Amino acid sequence: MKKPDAQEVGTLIASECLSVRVRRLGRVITRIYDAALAPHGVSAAQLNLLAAIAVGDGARPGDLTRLLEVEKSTLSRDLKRMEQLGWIRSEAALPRGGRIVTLTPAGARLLTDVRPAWEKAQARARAELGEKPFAQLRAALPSPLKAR
Amino acid sequence: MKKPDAQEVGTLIASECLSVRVRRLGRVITRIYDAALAPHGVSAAQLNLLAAIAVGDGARPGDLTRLLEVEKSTLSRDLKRMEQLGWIRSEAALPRGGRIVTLTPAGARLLTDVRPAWEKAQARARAELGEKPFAQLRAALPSPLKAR
DNA sequence: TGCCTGGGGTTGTATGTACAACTATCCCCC
DNA sequence: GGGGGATAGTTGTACATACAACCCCAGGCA
Repeated sequence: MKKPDAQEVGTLIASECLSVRVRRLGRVITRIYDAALAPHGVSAAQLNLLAAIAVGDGARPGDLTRLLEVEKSTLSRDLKRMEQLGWIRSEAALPRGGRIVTLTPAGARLLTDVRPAWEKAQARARAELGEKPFAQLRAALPSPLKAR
Repeated sequence: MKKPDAQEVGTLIASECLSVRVRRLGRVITRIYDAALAPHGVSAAQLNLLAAIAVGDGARPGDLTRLLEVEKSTLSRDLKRMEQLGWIRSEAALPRGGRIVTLTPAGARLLTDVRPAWEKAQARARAELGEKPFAQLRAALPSPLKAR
C-alpha cells in the first residue's frame, strides 16, 4: 500500500496544477484545428508559423523564436519541412549568416485558401469551450503580436 | 510580391487564433515546470500522469485517456516508459484484457518528494503570467477532476 | 595579430503527441 | 454456436518540441 500521502499530493496536483490544465487544453484545441485543416495538408503548428511569417511579409528566425516562444532548434526543423513543402523560402542576407524567411507564392495561396477552414476551427473551439470560457481565455492570453 | 491578401490573413490568424495563443502558452508553461522538475528526473507530462494515477490509487487506462484527453496510443507509450522507470505497475485484471495501473512505492515516493519543486513551478508560473491572467485562466479551465 | 565572446544556425538524442492499422477479447443475438 | 460489433491495447510512422553540443563568423581587445 502506498502512503496515503502520495494520494493527497496526486489529488492536489491533479486539481490545482496549471500545467495539467494548460497542456490538456492544448491537446484538445490542437486536435480541433488539425482536424479542420487536414484537408489542406497543413497542421495547426504549421499554420501558426506561416501566419507569423506572413505578418511582416518576411521575418528573421530570431524574431520568430521570440514571437512564438519556440526553441531555435525546433524552429529550424519546422522551417526546413515547410521549405521542402514549397511554402517558404529562406534567403541568406544578413551579417552573421543571418537569414530572412518569406512566403513563396504557393505559401501565400495556401494561407488564403485555408482561411474558411481556420474560421470553422475557431468556431468549433468556441463551441466546445463555451462562449464564456472562450472569452475569458482570450482576455487572459495576450496576442503574440501585442506581446512584443 | 505575395498578394496583400496573404498578409491580411496572416495578421488575422496571428492576432485572433486561439490555437496560436494556447499552444504558445503551453510551451512557456511546460518549460517552467520541466525546469523546476528536472532535478527529480521527471517531466511535466509524466508528473501529470503520475498524479492522475495517484488520485484513485489505481486507474484503468481508458479512464486516464478521458481524464487527460490524451490518445490511447500516446498513453500506452507513456505508461511503458514510466513502468520501465519503476514508477508504476500495470496488472492485468479485468475482462477484455483490461488492466489496472498503480503506483509502485518508488512512484509514490517520487510524487511526495517532488511536491516542493511543483509548488515552486506553480509560483513561478503565476509570477510569469501575472496574478490576474493566472486567476482568469484558472476560472476558464475546468479542473480535469471536475470535468467528469 | 590572435584570441575570446556572443549571435545565429544545425544536428544528436529523447520525449510527447496523434492517426491509422492491426490484434485480441468479450458479449449479444440470431 | 458462429458471426458481428464494441472495447482495450500495441505498433508503424510522422511531426512538434526541447536541451545539449556543436559550427561559423563578426567584432572587440590585449
